[in-house]
Amino acid sequence: MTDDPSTCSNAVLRQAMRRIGQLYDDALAPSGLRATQHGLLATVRTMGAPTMRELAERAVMDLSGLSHTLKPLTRDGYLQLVPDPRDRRARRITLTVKGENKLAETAKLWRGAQDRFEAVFGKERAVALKAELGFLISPAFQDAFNKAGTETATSTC
Amino acid sequence: MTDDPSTCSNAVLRQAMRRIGQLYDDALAPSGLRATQHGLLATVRTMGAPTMRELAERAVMDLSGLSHTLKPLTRDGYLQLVPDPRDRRARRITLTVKGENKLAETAKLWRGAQDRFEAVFGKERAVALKAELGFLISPAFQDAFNKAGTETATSTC
DNA sequence: CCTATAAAGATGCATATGCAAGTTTTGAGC
DNA sequence: GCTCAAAACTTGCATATGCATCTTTATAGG
Repeated sequence: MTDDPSTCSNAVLRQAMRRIGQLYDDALAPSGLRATQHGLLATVRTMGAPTMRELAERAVMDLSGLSHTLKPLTRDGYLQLVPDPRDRRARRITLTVKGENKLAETAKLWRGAQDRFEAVFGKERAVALKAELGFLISPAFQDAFNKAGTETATSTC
Repeated sequence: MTDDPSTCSNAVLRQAMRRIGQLYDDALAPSGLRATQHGLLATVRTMGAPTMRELAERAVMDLSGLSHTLKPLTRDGYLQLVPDPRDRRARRITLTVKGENKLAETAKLWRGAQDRFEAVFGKERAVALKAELGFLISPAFQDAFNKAGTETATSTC
């Protein structure tokens, strides 16, 4: 069947995300944080003190989605939102001391999961897979996908 | 940095899922259904009249997660849950006539997105990517990952 | 036939996300 | 300086998911 759901790129991607997400979540469980939360803390540290928009863009997330997702992390004192003096519309996200300590803890657990992933899947293979996914994430792919839609809709050539 | 969040397999997978999910959701928007919902309807049709557990396994989902996710679809009359006479604990999921009609509608929209995906990413490349993701989804990978964890925890050899 | 355990779901609670709207602050143009 | 469109967030609403726990059935042993 040409409409076999098992061939849907989106569905397969979601399934893989659910499975791998669970494996990483299990590994991070002792810390009380989810893999997504550890990822956000780590990204904030890497970026310094990004604004909501900057972090959302880097994490390929919707701005409002990020806003919701950060709630538990600010509530628990790992992150702090500080209005930018130069542009009071923007909020700079910073790691608190508590957040840095928690990140140090989750980073070790994450390392364990990441190492296991690479050991089982293969280091090179993992690099190659991430490269492919990286392309899917790129604005170039998104643009090409949307352009293809326009063309298909306006001509059958 | 060895802990660069941009190298996290789980994070990259999630980002790709968010991006591709949005592209497919946009394509299906005219139908009022999400890509995940179309996927479930299509899988139910493919499987016939699966039980919750069977569908959850096929979709790589948690049973309770599936239970929640089906709510909107049963509420809107696309799916029906019928207790299995032979095992009254189980519930067989079936497409209603309304569900079949809606699936016919979403299938066309999905086809358009799927075609665009393959046109931009490449047919062969898409097949290869799905094969890699298929391995991540397999019980074999999950077992190997968990076993690697046990070994690491019990010996440093 | 009775009982303990397992199997299949359902439900409460919490995080993960996205869209549509509403609020506040900037900045451009008059 | 005033006015309006745009930018950066926040919030309400809805779906997507998973874990723990509880209820209802089946079933294996006695």
